[in-house]
Amino acid sequence: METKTILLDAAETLARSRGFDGFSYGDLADCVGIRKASIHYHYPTKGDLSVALISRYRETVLDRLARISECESRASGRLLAFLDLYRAALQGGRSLCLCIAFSVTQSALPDETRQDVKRFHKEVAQWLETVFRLARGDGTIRAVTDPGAEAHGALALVEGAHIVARAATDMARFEAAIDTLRTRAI
Amino acid sequence: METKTILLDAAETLARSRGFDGFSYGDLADCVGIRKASIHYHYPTKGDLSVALISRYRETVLDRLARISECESRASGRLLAFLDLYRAALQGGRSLCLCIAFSVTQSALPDETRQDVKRFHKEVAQWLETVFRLARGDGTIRAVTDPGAEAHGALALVEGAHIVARAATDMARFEAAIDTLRTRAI
DNA sequence: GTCTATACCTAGATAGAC
DNA sequence: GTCTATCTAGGTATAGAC
Repeated sequence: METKTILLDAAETLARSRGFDGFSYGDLADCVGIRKASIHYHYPTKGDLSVALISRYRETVLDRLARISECESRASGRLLAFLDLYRAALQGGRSLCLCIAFSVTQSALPDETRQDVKRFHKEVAQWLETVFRLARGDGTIRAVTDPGAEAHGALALVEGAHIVARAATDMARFEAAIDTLRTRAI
Repeated sequence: METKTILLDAAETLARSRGFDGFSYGDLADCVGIRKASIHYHYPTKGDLSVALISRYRETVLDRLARISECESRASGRLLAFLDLYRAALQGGRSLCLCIAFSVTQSALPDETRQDVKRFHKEVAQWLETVFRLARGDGTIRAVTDPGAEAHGALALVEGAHIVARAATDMARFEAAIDTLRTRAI
């Protein structure tokens, strides 16, 4: 595997478990077994690293959402798969959505990174809106009135569920938080 | 006003806008107009500062929730006041709930701080549960079935709404995220 | 209780050999 | 592409004068 990819993998794990300010090139170097100077060859500044991180993360997640749409024809199936995705991302409370790490740090990040976090939220919300719109047609999610509002609510819900479950290091908190949404799926 | 209080105020603002790793004693010193060495007199380590921050934050918020319960007899009024509290805390997207900052950082924090974040979430969820339980009696919030699940969901929702609104620096995102919950209040 | 001075460390980043 | 060596800046924290 390419060093750039290995670096991104390790950096993503570190950023999602400790925050973007919570690890250094030194930590990253220890993780992948090279010297920190070598990392600068691939990602000259930590800002560059943040751009690469969010860019890949965004593509990966949007890809998975697209695949969910292909595999699941019903709105309920799509919603449950979406919840599975965020559940898996939590890794038992050890890891957060990368966007949360970047939303907190924010100030020192390149504008491109901040823009990509925004785009990510916007695109995920749009995907969710299509799910809730579909639900109004196929009736597999209970009590949907405004698909746009539902979408923004569902996105905030899973991000917040990450926060709460992470603070408690307890997946049960995640389950409790999403319960009212999950049980609306038929 | 006491220096300790001035320091806590400034530290809270910094932590909630940049994350707990996003500011130093030097930044804090600049904010309050004393030297960073003087801060160590009041809070010897940054860990001590984190303990003082979360302790005061927890008390303040729980106090406000208690006052809401006194002033608002109806479940809907309490829920809307709760949403007002989190809306105000966002400060137009500039500031997050302190717990989010601590949930991300986590690893380097004293155990007492981590425990207090947990306690905070637990107590807020308990307060919300009483609200939803009341709602089943007075009928001022639509479609409440499981008060416990509603409580955990509402807490995660407002925390996540903070994240999304902060990333976009746009209060409209907060409103969009809480819309389906807010409109259930009668 | 606040200051200056400083110790000690780690951060991000660069230069140049290999 | 990775290394050693080094720079500069900044971090947390302490000692001791005022």
